[in-house]
Amino acid sequence: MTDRTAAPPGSTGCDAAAPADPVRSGRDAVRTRGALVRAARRRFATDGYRATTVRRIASDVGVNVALIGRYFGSKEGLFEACMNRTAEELGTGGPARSSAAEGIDGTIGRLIAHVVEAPNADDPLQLLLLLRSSGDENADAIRRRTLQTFTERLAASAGWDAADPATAGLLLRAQIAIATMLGLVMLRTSVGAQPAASATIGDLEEPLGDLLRGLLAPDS
Amino acid sequence: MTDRTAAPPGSTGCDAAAPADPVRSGRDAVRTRGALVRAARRRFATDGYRATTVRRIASDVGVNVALIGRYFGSKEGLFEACMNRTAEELGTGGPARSSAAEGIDGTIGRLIAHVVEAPNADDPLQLLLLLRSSGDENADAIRRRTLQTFTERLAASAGWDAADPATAGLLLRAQIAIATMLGLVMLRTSVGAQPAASATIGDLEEPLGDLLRGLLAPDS
DNA sequence: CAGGGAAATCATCAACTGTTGACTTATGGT
DNA sequence: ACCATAAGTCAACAGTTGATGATTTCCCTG
Repeated sequence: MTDRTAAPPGSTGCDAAAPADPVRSGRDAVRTRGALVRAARRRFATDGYRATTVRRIASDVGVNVALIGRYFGSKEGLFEACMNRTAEELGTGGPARSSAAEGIDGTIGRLIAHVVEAPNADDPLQLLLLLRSSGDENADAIRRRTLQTFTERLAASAGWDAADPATAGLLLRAQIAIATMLGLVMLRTSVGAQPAASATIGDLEEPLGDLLRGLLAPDS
Repeated sequence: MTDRTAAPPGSTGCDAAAPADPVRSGRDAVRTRGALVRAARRRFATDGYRATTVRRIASDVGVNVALIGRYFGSKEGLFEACMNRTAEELGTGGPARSSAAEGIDGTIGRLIAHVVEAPNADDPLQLLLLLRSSGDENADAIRRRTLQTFTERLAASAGWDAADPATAGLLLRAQIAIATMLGLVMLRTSVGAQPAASATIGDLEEPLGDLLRGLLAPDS
């Protein structure tokens, strides 16, 4: 990461608001940034980090390549913005949101829903984003960090407490759960393996629910 | 696949025979080819196709880059050789071995062992190779077929019978089990996510065993 | 102990990638 | 109407990648 990133307002972390600001028509930096992140995330997820060129992303959006450098500093910065957005939409973004509050059953249900929507929706492709190794050292570090946050969040919703050694095993169990989700999404979307690829929520609900409950709520 | 491949004796499918030919010491083309395929497969599996450079592969083996062009025609040719070898080893290694004969518990134990060995051994990495989409149509077909065979074999060892509709659900369950394995191997090797990456067999045996038994042997 | 031929290397090319600084154009306040 | 500023484009550079022809090194046969 170079230090000359000329990202104008608030680099990669902005996103959130887009407040009462009357969006400027036509030339709208906020909208362009959003479009870039969306296109990039799709490309990164389907083609992988290294195979995706910034020129292609810019072309998808219909703007010049240089804008990526201007807004995100670098390809890596764009990738980080993608990860942030993914983490946020996946529910790990908000610190208090979900987690222990809604109970383990709600969390499990939400996980299954993500997997089921995998082949169609845009959302679950983001999960693939977490798995594909990029060959880029820094990008991998970003990925690892996001995945780590996701794991701890899930473990916490199952009762994990960093200060309590008795619950330490839950961290690994949460990771196994995530591995299952990621592997299944991959099998459904990337490989297209039957019967998983065409399984409905009705087919997946029982085995996946049992699996996740056994993993995260062994007492129930 | 260019037609100018100057591969000397028997292009990608050679291996098999290596007849009465006394392998020449030191400068051994067969051994070099094998080493290249092995190193390439490892790189392709962990880093992905695009992120892997032929220079890096050659460097891993300790030979010059040009040899890849000489032996495999191109990077794509080398990848195809990797897929062929993987399909071959996975195909010949599996049929008699395990299956219904040794019982579901033995199969589960072997699966777990595979995951544990993942970061070091060569074997489980081949499975990762099956997940990477390369854009190559032929490779995708091989990938899908191998994965399909794998699923049916696992399901069969759990009591699945293609003719018995009552056991149809086992196919999906076997696929979920494979998804877990693949995801976990990926998390351990490619992502290096903690604590999974450094988990020992002692750490993984219990949660993974419970998970797989619940998935494949619901009655036990 | 030559000499042929394969094995492996070297140097290089052309294409492509990420990045950057200079330039152009629209926008909105005054 | 005007102009400072932001949004966006253009062209070019430096590094990397896959590929290739010429060259050297080594083994084996005669």
